[in-house]
Amino acid sequence: MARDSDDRSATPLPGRRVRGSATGRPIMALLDLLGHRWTLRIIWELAQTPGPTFRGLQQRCDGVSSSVLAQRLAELGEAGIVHRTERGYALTADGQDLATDLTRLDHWADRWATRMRQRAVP
Amino acid sequence: MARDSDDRSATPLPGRRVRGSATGRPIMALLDLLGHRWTLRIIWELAQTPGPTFRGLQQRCDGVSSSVLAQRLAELGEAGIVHRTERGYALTADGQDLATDLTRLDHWADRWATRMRQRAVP
DNA sequence: CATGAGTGCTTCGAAAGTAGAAGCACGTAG
DNA sequence: CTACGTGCTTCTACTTTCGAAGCACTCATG
Repeated sequence: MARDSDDRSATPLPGRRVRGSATGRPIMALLDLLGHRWTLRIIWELAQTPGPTFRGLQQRCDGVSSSVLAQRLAELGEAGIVHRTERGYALTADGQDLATDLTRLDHWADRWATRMRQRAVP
Repeated sequence: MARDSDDRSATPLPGRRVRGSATGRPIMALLDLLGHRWTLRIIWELAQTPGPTFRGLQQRCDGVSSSVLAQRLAELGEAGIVHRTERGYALTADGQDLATDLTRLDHWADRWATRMRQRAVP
């Protein structure tokens, strides 16, 4: 669908528009890219289990619709975060670095769950 | 809109459904929450500049629509990540920890931009 | 060759989410 | 009272996502 020359309906990338960002800083492109639904989850699952098939990855992501999954994989591929290997889909070296940063969110989420449990249903 | 008893249209929280997650692990709730549009950006901006007004934050986020901003702030408030102070909106202690993890994404994004520049327009 | 099973991925109508302008209720200042 | 700024809400139009179905392909088996 979207081609390289189309800035309005393409993958958020460092150079590009980023949903109206004035600055155009790389982090804005990244936050926009990661803000698409299922994107974070896909990276997460690929970090946990590399090399799944399309349908296998789809199952891991709680049955995300194939249309969205294909779209996300295209975005992440264009961004150099994911690529297809002979075995299946996998994170690139860059993607693995990114996933490492996301791992920290896992620790935070665990503490988060503990604190939410304390506040809720007393 | 959504009330505490409604599990289907509410903020992704550690205990809750998480868009169909089977496991219900905290990280899944977090990845779902952060996958809502503008959520990552809002946390980022609050980390950079604490205490903005509603409209000030709206401007910082490239004019995100007020309806979505209010919705996100409610979600983040419910999740204990953001709260209102006398000065304005700010991250909670938990939210600041989360933002610290996000800071690492900034570094990654910078390297990302460099590598994308090398690959593109050869 | 045919059949079946697996693959990646596309298409399409419906549902959900988001955009963006307008406006309300409140407070404070002039 | 008027004028401004505040935090939102409401409404409609547009975009994204869902979810089922199906296509084109490969490979193994009969």
